[in-house]
Amino acid sequence: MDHADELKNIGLKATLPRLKILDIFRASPDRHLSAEDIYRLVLADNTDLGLATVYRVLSQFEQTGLLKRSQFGGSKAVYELNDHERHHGHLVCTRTGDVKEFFDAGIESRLVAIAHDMGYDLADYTITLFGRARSAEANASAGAVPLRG
Amino acid sequence: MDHADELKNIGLKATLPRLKILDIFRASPDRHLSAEDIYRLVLADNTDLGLATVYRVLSQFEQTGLLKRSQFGGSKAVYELNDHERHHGHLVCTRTGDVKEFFDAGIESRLVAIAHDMGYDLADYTITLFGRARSAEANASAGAVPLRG
DNA sequence: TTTATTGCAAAACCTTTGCATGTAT
DNA sequence: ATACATGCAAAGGTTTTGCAATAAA
Repeated sequence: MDHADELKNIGLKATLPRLKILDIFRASPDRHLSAEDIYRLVLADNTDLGLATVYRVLSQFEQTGLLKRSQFGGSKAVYELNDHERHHGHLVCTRTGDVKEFFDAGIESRLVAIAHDMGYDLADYTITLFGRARSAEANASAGAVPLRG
Repeated sequence: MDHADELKNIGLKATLPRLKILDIFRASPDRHLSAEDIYRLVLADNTDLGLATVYRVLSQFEQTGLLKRSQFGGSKAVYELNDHERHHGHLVCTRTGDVKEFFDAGIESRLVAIAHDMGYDLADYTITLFGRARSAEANASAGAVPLRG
């Protein structure tokens, strides 16, 4: 199944802007992109499109579960591909703004329990960590799974 | 020490807008208030002030550690008194928008460890849970501490 | 051909800022 | 008296929307 069929399967016409934006996400080394990021990347790729279209496509992709939207402290939202892997937290570098991802099963089950104990059914959650990178980029894991480098 | 002295101690003149906004936070049943919320509450209290002043005061109060700022998915920021209690997570009701707070020591230490393992020193973090309230507002705790109601 | 999608420009929304006026110390 | 704070209105940044033109099905 190619990208065009993928879009049709979620009920969207396979238009150039949509295909291009999907490509951008699949090709980008940075998983977390803002509307402005995408707008610039598409233009740089010699494809002309309007910023309004970017916003509309991102919104549609989010509603169909293709993308996930987050906001990391700043004013602009960022989107990432929803690969249907485990729900993960984000670690944002306070110096560079770099975003890394992690998953911890213990935390997730604890959050479910906490919500339950407070009378709620957990529907979704976000965890955002802010930290300064230490000089040596130690990466020995003590159980948490850094999903990506 | 009264509110006026409290403001002077953090290096701010004890002006009417600042005293009023501090009062609003101390008196509000809802701990989490947006700039617009405060603007309306102050006006309703027969005190005239500009919205720009509300934003400026909130910003100053945040910088001096009197308030903490959060953003729960939506577009507008909310502020809460920083009582210097434990750093807490938020549970947002997806129906009503109500916000409850909780603290869990295990999660906090786990997050410190995760950041450390990924090469970072944890500086700050946010946890936001979204959930639907169950009919019976069960509140039996299994270890987590709902800080308030 | 029919319906969805795009682009542009305008508007909406939240927040910040310039500047003249007013106020706490 | 002096430095800081305020109000207003204007501008800023991000996101949404109306509408005529366009492209996918």
